[in-house]
Amino acid sequence: MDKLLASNNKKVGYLDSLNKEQYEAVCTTEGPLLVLAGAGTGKTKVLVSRICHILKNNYAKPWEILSVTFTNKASREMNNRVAEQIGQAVEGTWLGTFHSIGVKILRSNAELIGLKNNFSIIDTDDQIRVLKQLIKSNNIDDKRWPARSLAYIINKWKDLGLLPEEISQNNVSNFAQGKSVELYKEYNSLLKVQNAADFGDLILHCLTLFKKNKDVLENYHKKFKYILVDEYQDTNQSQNIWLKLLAMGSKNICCVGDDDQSIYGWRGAEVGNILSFENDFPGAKTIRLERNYRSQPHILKAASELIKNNEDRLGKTLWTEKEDGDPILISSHLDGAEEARSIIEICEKISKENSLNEIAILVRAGYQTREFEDRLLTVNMPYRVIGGPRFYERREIRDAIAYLRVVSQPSDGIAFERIINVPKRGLGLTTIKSIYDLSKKHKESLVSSAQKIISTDIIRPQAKSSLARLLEDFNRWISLKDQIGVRELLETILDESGYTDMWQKDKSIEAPGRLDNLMELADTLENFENLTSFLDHVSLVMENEKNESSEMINIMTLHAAKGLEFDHVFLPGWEEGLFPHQRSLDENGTTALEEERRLGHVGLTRARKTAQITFAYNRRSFGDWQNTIPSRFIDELPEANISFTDTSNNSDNNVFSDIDFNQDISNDFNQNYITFKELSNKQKTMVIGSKVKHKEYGIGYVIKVNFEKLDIVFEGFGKKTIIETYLELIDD
DNA sequence: TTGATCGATTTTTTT
DNA sequence: AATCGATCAA
Repeated sequence: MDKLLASNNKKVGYLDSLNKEQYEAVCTTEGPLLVLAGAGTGKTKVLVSRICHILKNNYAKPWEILSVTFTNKASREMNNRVAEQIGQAVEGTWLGTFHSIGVKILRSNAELIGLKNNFSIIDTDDQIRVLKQLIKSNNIDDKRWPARSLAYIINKWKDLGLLPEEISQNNVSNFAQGKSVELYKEYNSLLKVQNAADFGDLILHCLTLFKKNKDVLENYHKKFKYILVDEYQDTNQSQNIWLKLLAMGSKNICCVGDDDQSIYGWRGAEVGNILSFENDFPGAKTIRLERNYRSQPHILKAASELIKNNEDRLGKTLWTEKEDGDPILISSHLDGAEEARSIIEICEKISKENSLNEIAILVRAGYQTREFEDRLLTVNMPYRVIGGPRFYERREIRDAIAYLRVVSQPSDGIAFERIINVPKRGLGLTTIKSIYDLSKKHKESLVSSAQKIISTDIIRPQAKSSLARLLEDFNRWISLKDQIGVRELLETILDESGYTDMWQKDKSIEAPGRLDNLMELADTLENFENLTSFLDHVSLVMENEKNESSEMINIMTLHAAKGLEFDHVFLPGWEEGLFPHQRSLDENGTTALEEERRLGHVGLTRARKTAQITFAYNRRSFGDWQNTIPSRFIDELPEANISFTDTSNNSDNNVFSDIDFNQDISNDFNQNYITFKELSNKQKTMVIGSKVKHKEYGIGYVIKVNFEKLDIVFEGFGKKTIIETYLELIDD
């Protein structure tokens, strides 16, 4: 009885807890709708409630709703929250990222765009490897015209939804004397031969499919009665066309986004999409969500004032009814280590009365996390780095996956090439080149060419027999594929190929860890029914779920923080050059500056209760010290909402109200500081190989020196990282 | 073909 | 500072 009441309450509850604008956004189910939702205004709540509303009223079945998000994280959360609100898991909804939905569509229509339905998905790394080959085989100087640049150009075209033949004269870049379009064409046909698609293709192929096969598109029109799009400001042109084509049927498309949180311009996202929604979808209605339920007024005010400096925006006025709270604390520091030390000290204080999970350190660039990790390790506080080095990007994991890819899809030459000589089989560059040339000549896959080359005299007899053996192995594994489980398949391959052996014989420090990772990969495999679903997961999700339940401080980039919120947020590194980032300014000028500012806005609006901004006067980059000045964004924050503390020169708690941050406060001092650092670095007495003594661990030897932190191997205790002052040097 | 060594290059953000 | 790649000797 109680249960029934509870579920009844829930049924009504999903509409009751909405404010007026949210309610309107949920109930306007028919026709195109743009919801401009500022940070913390209940964007996800609206999307989730909207799905519930459609389902509860039986406007559509779960499989007639298409919900697209930008990240896997977002789609997972949406899925969970819908289930929570409905009271049970909802089966059959088309809920996922643009890319995963694209794959789903392509797998069932692969032949129509010239692929087989088990096509491989290649990532940026593979892509660059393919392009490198291409550049070389076209006799282009790859020093002058690096594969990375070509990848960038091609990806840009794909993001724009342009096929090689659709590129207009003024769009042609001068890459390799205008050969870029030709290379683009060649690259595409190479992928086709290998039965592979890159990220851009996952959307672009859909466009081709829809345009050339009206019946297919019509089927999707009949199917999808409602389309919902999250983070609409992040869509690129290709995705926007994709949406337009799909929405032509029902016209019931609801896009939720915030132009002030558009931070993926560098990846092709077009704020323009959100600005021109009403043109793209005639008869569209726009609803603004401006009431913020997250941050306290000082934070909200500061974030709003900051973003007002942008010209290219629709404009919203966020407001809140929350109590005042604390102003944003801004403090200066001598260098990055000092900054980290100081922030972690505050974290320790906060953690006495708060959950560590409610603390986040948001950095501009990935490499900044290091100083915080170092500090957290020394004070022994648990932390997690969100979006850090990825499990599936580790070398051993990629190798293992490459084996699986070839077994799953033998045309996948990109994967085959990766492991043809791993472990070492005496198949070096010459052999690979010969196979590659042959495959190019006959327009066939590398594996087919490899098979053929065995019966020729192109390569050395040794290489021939070695290659023959590898191909036999693959044939055997392929025939095993449908007979045994995926886990066993992987174990067999790793065993018989000698891959596991290779790492077991390897004496480097990382080797045992790599073996552990391979075991973990095998465990993961058990969760998948077949190889294809696992490989899709690897390429599209790229992360391995971990036990994230325990108490830890969160460290991540500002980009990774979008969509999240925390009670206490730290924003380190607000310095010119780092934030706004120099490279971004160099490449895209004012447009980029505005995007950097939006990043700042995203960062600040993650905070519920407190936000602290810090900067350092000295930062190390590319190995040497850089003298820095505070970020211009600090200057743009309203004085009434901030409080400045200068902790850079021992005069604690100096509070200034009107500092001109653009003036370099202590140039001479910093210059001296740098000299001092360099000297103390050179005068270091403990070097690699030094014998040292620690009062707890006894005698050990230095294996790594990182300023005052030394890695020591102790007898009986193994490797430890110790600060220099706790060690005593012993000369022998 | 392999392993070692030297030099170049990097560090923005991610599906 | 640390990784990656090109080059060269064995």
